[in-house]
Amino acid sequence: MADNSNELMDKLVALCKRRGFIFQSSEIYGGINGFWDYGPLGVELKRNIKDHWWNTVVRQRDDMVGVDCSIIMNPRVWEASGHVTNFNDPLVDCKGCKARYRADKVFTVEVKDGENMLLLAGVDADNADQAKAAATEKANSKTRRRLEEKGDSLAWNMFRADQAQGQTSRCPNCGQELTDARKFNMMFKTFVGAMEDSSAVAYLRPETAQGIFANYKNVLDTSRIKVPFGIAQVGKSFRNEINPRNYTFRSREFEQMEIEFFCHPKEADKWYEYWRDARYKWYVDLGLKSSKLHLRNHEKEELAHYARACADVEYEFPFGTSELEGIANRTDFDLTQHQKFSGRDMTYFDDETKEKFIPYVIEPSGGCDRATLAFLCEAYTEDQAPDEKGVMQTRVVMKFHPALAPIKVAVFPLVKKEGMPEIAQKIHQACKQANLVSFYDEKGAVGRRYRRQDEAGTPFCVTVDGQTLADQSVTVRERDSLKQERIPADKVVQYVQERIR
RNA sequence: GCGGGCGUAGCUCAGUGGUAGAGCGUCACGUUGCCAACGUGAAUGUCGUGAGUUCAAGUCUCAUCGCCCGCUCCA
Repeated sequence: MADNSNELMDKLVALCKRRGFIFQSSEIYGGINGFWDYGPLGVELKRNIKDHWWNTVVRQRDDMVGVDCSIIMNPRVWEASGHVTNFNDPLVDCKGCKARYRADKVFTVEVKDGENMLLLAGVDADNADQAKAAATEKANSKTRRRLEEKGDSLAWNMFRADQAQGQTSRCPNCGQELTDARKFNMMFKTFVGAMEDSSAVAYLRPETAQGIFANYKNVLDTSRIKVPFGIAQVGKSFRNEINPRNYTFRSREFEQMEIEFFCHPKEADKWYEYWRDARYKWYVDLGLKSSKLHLRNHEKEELAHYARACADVEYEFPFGTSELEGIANRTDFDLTQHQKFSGRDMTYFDDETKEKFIPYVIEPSGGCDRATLAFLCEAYTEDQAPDEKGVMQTRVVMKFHPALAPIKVAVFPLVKKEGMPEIAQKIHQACKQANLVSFYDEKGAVGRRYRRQDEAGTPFCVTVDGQTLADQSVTVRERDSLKQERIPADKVVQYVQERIR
């Protein structure tokens, strides 16, 4: 990674702290790894992102409804979803080179010719056949020739690191010994009820999706909605990530924006493509316009066993390209699992076609904190602007889409006298009454006040000046172009409202 | 969990075993006439924490906590 990328991230992190976007959680106690707080500007930014998402995918549509489910659910939910079994991946470490592997992806291959150890190697592989091929590939040419000549008459012993049963696993990288497989629990565990009783074990949800699946029948029975339709949810989820990293990108407590869209199996491909493209466009429309945004279709080998298709919306962060949102065709896997585990009927009956089926599910699942971070990275800009003497100075400006900007408008008296503060206050209060986040500032030189708003990403600054006293007009200064225009003071609210959509 | 780096003011960082510093920011007062103006003044520090060595530790040693980077997992 280039140094200037790290530099950009450092500058952004410093700005987020300095201006009150993001603080480290429990900072006064030294912080806690993987948890973050949003400050006064950050909470507005994140809320705007969530609101815009909710408006787009729920309120502006006829085929979508929302839910807000509890974070702690019946633990059986996580058995049905596969989280209890699948996400307790055992891991192994190399005692020599310190590499870490998923134990079910590492095979140790021993080949004996009588008493002679012909080959002893660790390999990355999904199954025994792959392991055999990989080990053969790895052997030197002389050994390989013997393997080919003698073939199955040799004694092959292959075992997965999580099924070693006392045998010593070998590192695929350096060949040295691996530790025994150790379990890592991805879910946060807790106890329901005041007594810490093992029968009361519960988990903080690792995704919001299961609350939607668990309520699929409730929503169908109460909202008069028909397939195809979707349920949306925004909420916190929790994962014991092995290693939180990259600022807020990989956190242990994070917020998701998830949709489960239920449709006829025959229409699943169509809806998958629809949502994939719609979700990508949402990010573009909100300002991730640059070449840093990508839509990447997963290769077949990448797909989870239940997914028929999957695509990621990815963003080129300074620390690397990473996923903001995944859109997957999850087939009828989840509803079928819940039907099996709960014993409840999850089929849908179509009155028109008289057909009964378990709907397929298209899941656009976005990381809200990740989106927030991407919008922050995209917004951070340094440009050149003239100072009072006309000398060009570096200006730091957060070029948020106006709809996302934490502060929509700042109102200043040019100077703190001649009745200008009073007029400016009136305009400020009018903006607040219209639910526009407005900031009033009368201190210091107006140039400094403009620049301060640039760092907060405020799209418009309104200034009351001498002319206002004569004709009730004010100047509006636009953040990115620095251009000013005069408008009537009583049109400020309307002016801003029209430009922040 | 392992390896490497780091921890001094709100931010960015100097600091040679001997009085705790700078720039920026913040606040107050004055000034102000549209892009980080100027003047005067002020506040802000358990030097991450705890031990140890020393006459004396921000500085040396050990431990510990936290952060950053790499490996593994993931939205």
